[in-house]
Formats: sequence, C-alpha cells, structure tokens
Amino acid sequence: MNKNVYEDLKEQTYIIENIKSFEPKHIFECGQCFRWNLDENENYIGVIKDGVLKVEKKENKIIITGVIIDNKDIKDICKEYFDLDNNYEDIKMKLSKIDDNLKNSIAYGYGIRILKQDLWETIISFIISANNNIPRIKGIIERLSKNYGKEIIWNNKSYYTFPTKEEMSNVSVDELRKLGLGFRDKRVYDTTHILLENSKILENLEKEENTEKVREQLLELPGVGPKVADCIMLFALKRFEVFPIDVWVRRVMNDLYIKEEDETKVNKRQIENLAKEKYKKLAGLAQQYLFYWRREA
DNA sequence: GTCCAGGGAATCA
DNA sequence: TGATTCCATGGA
Repeated sequence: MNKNVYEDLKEQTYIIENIKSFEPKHIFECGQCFRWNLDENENYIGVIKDGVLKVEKKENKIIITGVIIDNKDIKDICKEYFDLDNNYEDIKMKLSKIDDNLKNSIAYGYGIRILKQDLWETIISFIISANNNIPRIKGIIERLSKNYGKEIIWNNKSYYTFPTKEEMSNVSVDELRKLGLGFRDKRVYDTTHILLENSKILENLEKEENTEKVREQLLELPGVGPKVADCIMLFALKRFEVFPIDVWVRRVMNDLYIKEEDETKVNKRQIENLAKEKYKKLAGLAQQYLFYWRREA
C-alpha cells in the first residue's frame, strides 16, 4: 500500500528561546489544522508536509524535535510553518486597541499563531470540512493519509504524510466514499484531477499577489465556496485580511455586535462589512482569536 | 429518533 | 442577488 517508508530519518531539534506568543494548545486547537494531537506526555505531535514534529513547551522555551524528509533543516521548516518571523506581540497590541471584546478574546488565546500549511493539503482538508465536525474531519484525513500517504517511522511509531495529488491520482470516488467522506467524495475527486491536469494552478495561487484574484481562482475548484476559500487563504497563503465566516463566527459576531434575536438570519454580507471595517488588514487574526474564544470558553 | 457539524451546489423567485 | 433544500456520516 505504501511504496515509500522512511524509517531511518535523522532526528533534529530546534529550540526557540524567549518567545512570548507561542502556546501549543492555542495554535493547534484554534481550528486551523487537523493533524496535531496530544501524545502520552501531553506534547503535541503533528505530521506536516516535510515530516513529523513534536512540540514541547518548557517555561519560556519551545523545543521542537522531529524527523524531516529529504534532508531539509528543521529550523527552516519551522520558521516558515510557525510564522516565526512575524511579530505577534505587535499584532495583538494593535487588535486589542480595537475594542474590549477583541481584547478579551486575545487575552484568552494569547498564544495563537497562524500556521503556513501546505496549499494542496489545505485545499483538500477544507473541502472535507464542509458541513462536518472537527473530530470527524480529522478521522477522514488520517484515513486518507494512512491509505495513500508515505509512512514515516519515528520512535517505533508510524506516521503518514498527507497524500500528494499524484498519490491520489488513481483513487476512485468509490474508494473515497468508503473512507467516509460522504457527499464530499466527488468534490475531492474532481478538484484533485483539475489540479493534476493543470499543474500551474497551485504555483499561480502561491505567486499571485492580489487576494481577490486568489479567491476567484480558488472558487473555481469544486467544493470550494466562500468560507473554504477564505480558510485556504488564511491557513496556507498567509492572507491575514480574509475573514472566514462559519456558524461559530456568525454566532460570536452576532453575540458581540449585531445582537439579532435569530442569529441564523444574520446576513453574511453584514458580518463581512463589519469585520473589514473594524479589523481591516488583520481580520483573519481577529477571526481566529474570536473563534477560539467562542468555542473553548 | 433528532439534531448538528469550520458549507457548497442546485434550484427557484 | 437572495432564500431554500439536499447532500453522507457519526456523535451527542
């Protein structure tokens, strides 16, 4: 089933000293990623495109250990993945000044960072997320990876990378249905084959500067609507100005600002405009703090 | 049995 | 454009 097995990858370590805005629980449980889980020692372990990472927090140090494919350097991988060159203290200060609601949600999720995840993986993952719940989304993605991804053995445990589009090129709609994707099977299949046949699409999305043009291109993919497109842009393309609106965000925005009796009747446009006006270029960050706070608190 | 989940697409006005 | 309905599946 898995042609490639990595079992002798060299373990690497990267230590981040004196970082303030980095709280593993906040980062991995604010809904942006689906492949990070607690191990038996209460540390988070995740499979990313380039390998397997374990994140430990000890006092004000973050210790990241892991195995990386293709002999890449863990420091380079982490700098990009964890957005380490961005100043979250500065971002939080700016957002906290906007109003007390946001200030409170930031105080709650003070350690959130927006990850830069693999574009292909994020597209497929958020197509799967449609009308679905997080535990089930995670289960589906694990099964996809176990069946079609590459195996990495580290400390006598097996991990599986998210399958590349090439690794999914021969997977049928029926096989996807058997993995529990439900009605999303055909959307995943169709988008996979569009991206296989037009290999420039992913490159162009990474290169394109204009956010509206990125959105337009994403919206052409089956299973990608406004909310999924915004999540892809925020979690894989660092477009911090987009504001994904789901049921939780609608709920929190209505509770805090709009105060309509029936929240399901709140217009998406109204929320969009409100977010753009209040949060401006940092709307996506604001969204994550509010989302995490509303779901957890 | 019923409701809900990080929505999208098809249909109809 | 805007509102409604259907879509698989599993847990609460």
